[in-house]
Amino acid sequence: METRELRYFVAVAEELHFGRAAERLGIAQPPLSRAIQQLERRLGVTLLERTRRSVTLTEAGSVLLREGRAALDAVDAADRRTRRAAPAAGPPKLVLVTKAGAESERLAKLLDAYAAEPDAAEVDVLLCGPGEQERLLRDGRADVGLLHRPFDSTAGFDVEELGTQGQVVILPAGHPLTTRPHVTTAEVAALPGLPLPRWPGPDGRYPDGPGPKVRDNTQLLQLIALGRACSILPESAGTYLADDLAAVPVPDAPQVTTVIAWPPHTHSRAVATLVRTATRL
Amino acid sequence: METRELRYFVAVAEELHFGRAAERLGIAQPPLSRAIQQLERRLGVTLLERTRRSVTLTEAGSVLLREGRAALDAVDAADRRTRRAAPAAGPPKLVLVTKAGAESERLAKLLDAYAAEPDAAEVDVLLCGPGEQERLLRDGRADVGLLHRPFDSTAGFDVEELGTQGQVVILPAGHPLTTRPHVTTAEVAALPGLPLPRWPGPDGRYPDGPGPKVRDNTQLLQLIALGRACSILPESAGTYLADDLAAVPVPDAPQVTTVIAWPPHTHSRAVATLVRTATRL
DNA sequence: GGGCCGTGATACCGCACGGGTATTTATCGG
DNA sequence: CCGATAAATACCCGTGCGGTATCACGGCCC
Repeated sequence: METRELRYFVAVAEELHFGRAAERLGIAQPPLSRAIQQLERRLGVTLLERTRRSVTLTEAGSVLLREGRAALDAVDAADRRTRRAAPAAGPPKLVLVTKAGAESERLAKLLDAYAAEPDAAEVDVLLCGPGEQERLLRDGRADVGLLHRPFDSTAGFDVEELGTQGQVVILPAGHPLTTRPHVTTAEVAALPGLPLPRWPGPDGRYPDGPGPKVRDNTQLLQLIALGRACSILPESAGTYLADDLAAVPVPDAPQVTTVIAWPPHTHSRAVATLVRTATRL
Repeated sequence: METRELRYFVAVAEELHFGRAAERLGIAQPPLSRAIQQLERRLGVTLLERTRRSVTLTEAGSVLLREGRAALDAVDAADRRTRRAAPAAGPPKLVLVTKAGAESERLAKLLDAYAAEPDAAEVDVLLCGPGEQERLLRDGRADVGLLHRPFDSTAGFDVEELGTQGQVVILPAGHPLTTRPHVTTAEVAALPGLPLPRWPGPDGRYPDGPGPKVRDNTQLLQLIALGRACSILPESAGTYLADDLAAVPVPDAPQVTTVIAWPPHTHSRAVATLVRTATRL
């Protein structure tokens, strides 16, 4: 199976539409149809059920979509890591990825402590939305990440735990609940006029529901300040709040574990040092 | 990057010889030379240092060898898992891999218990040499495996611990040490005429050293019975020994942890049930 | 030191296959 | 029943992969 075929199939499986998939791939529709047919013939498996009006994935198709994405990520990782290992790419750098707006104090301390190490490499920090970090680690755009269980999946990575924390609800300043010492998740879910916001899924689409759509932490905090939403976040997100926001502990929300994660089989002195530094903080 | 290019590069990197690599790939040498040149040009990276007499890997080449193998395994896994998910492949089967000669009682109990589950799938058991299991799990030939830490690497897999055990030294029956209640690793290493055997590495080659070469457990036990070697193995390997062998505990050898491991992101009811069954034994 | 072997690179050729355009076919909606 | 939509089919062209023949160069042996 060639990566070209995999890319084609993944595009069709995601769009469920040959025309749009072809456009996305920058080729015409007929060659795409042929390529998929050929892939199905070579595998001996029907991947797509086409009625004249719609395209759906078969069971085997779903498997190939999931496995194919993983395989393409691995190929991309091989490409990127090889380029970066070239002498012309300069001294080795380290790309650390974390969720925008989270872990700022821990991150600052970590970067300082790491920079003090004798053989420290330069560290690029990549901030991204929720759910994107795993992808970046898998396809080689990042070397190491700070993740938060149970929100982020650490499946397939090597991991060290760095600490746990409770969660708080972020509310507009002056909201009645802000006088309380703590609240429950049930109370938060039932707050009139302050729905929990919706985050985009891995496919970039938003789930259905009442809450406003948000893409990053800034948007979220702004919406809360405006009294249009509230949100349950790890304590560390509630330490430095603007005056128009307030945090109240939610003891019955699940504990959040911060972990440092990196792809397995990483043979990088820099990653090892960074992880060691992080666990010693 | 196409998988064809990756396969070609991995072959050359492993053989460090264009002619042999071409033969292994079933193509002529000139197209292979060209393909590698083209790959280097497209990546903008020198992967191989060729003097007229020898081929060696550059730093970037080693990275691509490691990452490329992983990527090819992922592609192979996608292929195999897709074929097996096809309706024509019959009802879903489960392939369980473990080291030949190890864990026989635990394995028997597990298979019995699993077969009693209401939605049990048929289980194929694959026995293989040390160090091969990880490969089989990564490239999709197996769904789940029984591994032994610290011997087997569990990097990149999801894992549940099943138990720990000490280790014993297997000796020819009648050997003086067999009268002792326990021995030390140092004593075992120094046994005159009974060297520890050599196992093949991942590349199929044997490390240098005095011990005899062995490929599997049967060979090993036969060599020990013949008085040509001895070996330190987990207790469970010493429970059912032939009359011509004896086991003595080695308390200072590291504890062995048996784990059940499976590829991350597995969405298989059968694997989940098997893992649950295993943890409950 | 000269010839030879081993080995990777180059030159050149043919064909398979990937991609494009034009057209057909089938199905759903009105 | 017709038109719109979307996938499949027909056909053509060019790229690029693979093969054979050959070259260039380094080491080795006598």
